[in-house]
Amino acid sequence: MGFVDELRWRGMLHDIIPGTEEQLLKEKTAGYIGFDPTGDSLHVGHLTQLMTLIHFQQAGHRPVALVGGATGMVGDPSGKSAERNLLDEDTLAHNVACLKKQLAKFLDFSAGEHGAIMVNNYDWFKEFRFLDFIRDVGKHITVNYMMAKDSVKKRLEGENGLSFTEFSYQLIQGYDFYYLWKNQGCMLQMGGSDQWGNIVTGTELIRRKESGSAYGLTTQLIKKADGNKFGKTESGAVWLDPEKTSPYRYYQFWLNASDEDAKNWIKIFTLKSKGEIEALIAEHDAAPHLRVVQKALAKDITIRTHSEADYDTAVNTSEFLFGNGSLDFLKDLSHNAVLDVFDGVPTFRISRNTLSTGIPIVDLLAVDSAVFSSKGEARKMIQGGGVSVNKSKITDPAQELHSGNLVNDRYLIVQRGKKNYFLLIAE
RNA sequence: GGGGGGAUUCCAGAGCGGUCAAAUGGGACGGACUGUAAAUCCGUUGCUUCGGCUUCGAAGGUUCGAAUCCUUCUCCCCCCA
Repeated sequence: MGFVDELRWRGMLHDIIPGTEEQLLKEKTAGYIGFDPTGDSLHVGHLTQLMTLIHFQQAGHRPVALVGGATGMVGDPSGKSAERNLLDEDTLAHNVACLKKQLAKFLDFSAGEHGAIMVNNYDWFKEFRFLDFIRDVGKHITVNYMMAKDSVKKRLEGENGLSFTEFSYQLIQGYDFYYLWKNQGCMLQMGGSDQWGNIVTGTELIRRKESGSAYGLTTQLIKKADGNKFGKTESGAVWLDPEKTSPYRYYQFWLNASDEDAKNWIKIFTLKSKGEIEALIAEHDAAPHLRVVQKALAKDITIRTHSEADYDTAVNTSEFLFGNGSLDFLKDLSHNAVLDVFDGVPTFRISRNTLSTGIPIVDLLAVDSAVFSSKGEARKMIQGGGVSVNKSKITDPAQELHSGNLVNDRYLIVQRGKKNYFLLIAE
């Protein structure tokens, strides 16, 4: 199956420049996707692009990951209603380095002629003089053309205006495409559906400057069935960096996908074949409560993003936290292993002395720790049956806790509701 | 420059001298049900030593009593020029 067909059945393809598919079927081609260094980590929203590159490589083509050290300095107006703040150069350089490291995890750089390549557009822009740029690049594209772009039009009609800097953005990205086309034989640019305008500017530049042909395609924006934005949880974006989103949280994010989303996402975010996926969906529909699709999805992505070991820990932690995992499980663990299980769980240190004499649970949770922001809230929550300590429900707000309640003579495991865990460590 | 309207608890938005810690809706959080889901239903949503205490843009004032009336200030919005 060709690359484009692959994207098509997975529901990833949004738009494609005519001739692109023919070119890809005709010969092994190099194609690139740009990543904006606006942050120091990729998040799950970037995953579609990563998967696109992986499929591209699997189809025998050469994937090029471009990190936008230069474009990041300018700011892409696409999909933005207001002018962005510029990042300073140091932050940018740091972000570029971080992204490079993450990208490297997903692509195979040693696969010979279809081995992945990583480039940074700052490398060819840093020496590019302004006068040269407006003569060699700007001359080929009319302002009329640039203004017709959706991203620009919206901003011209809107309240906030558009700086010359962001207006120029499409030329910068367009030149990237030209540069890679010229120097790396890169004939294809891919990206999210918001990148259509920028991609087309690139092909236009290549045509006008050198009468060359270049191709492009965009992928679907990932949506959730309930209309919410993909990739956001209560606690913010879901990052690929384990320091920012622990593997356990990451695993949970995918596991918690709704049935409908999981069935779509497993096509997009895993490399499983059509047959495998159909079998999983059939199995899921026969016994929906087992959530085989979610589990397969979460497993595949967690291993790809982190590691097999991280996946195992995430599953063990999940079983303990959500299953009927008893506290005995903790007895055999070292202190560090316990901390590992509760990785990402808010932790508070409490003094042994306060426990030795006994302390009202409300004080412990609202004063000595910040499980609750006030005693009233703690009391109400207990009355509502929403607080457990060491897996057993607290029914009396006046109850006192003392040293004897410590697990392993060291921990108190507090739950606010079913899902929110807190670890109190006595010291 | 002239004229008008407004600022209320996370948000929207009632209240227009006592019965107001402040209706209602949304959100959030909990409970039940479940599949760690969706839907649904129920509860909580200023602090509290449960006596009270501090809130209605800010500061003063009137009053036994103010979110509600008056004065000044700050900030928002609309209309005309």
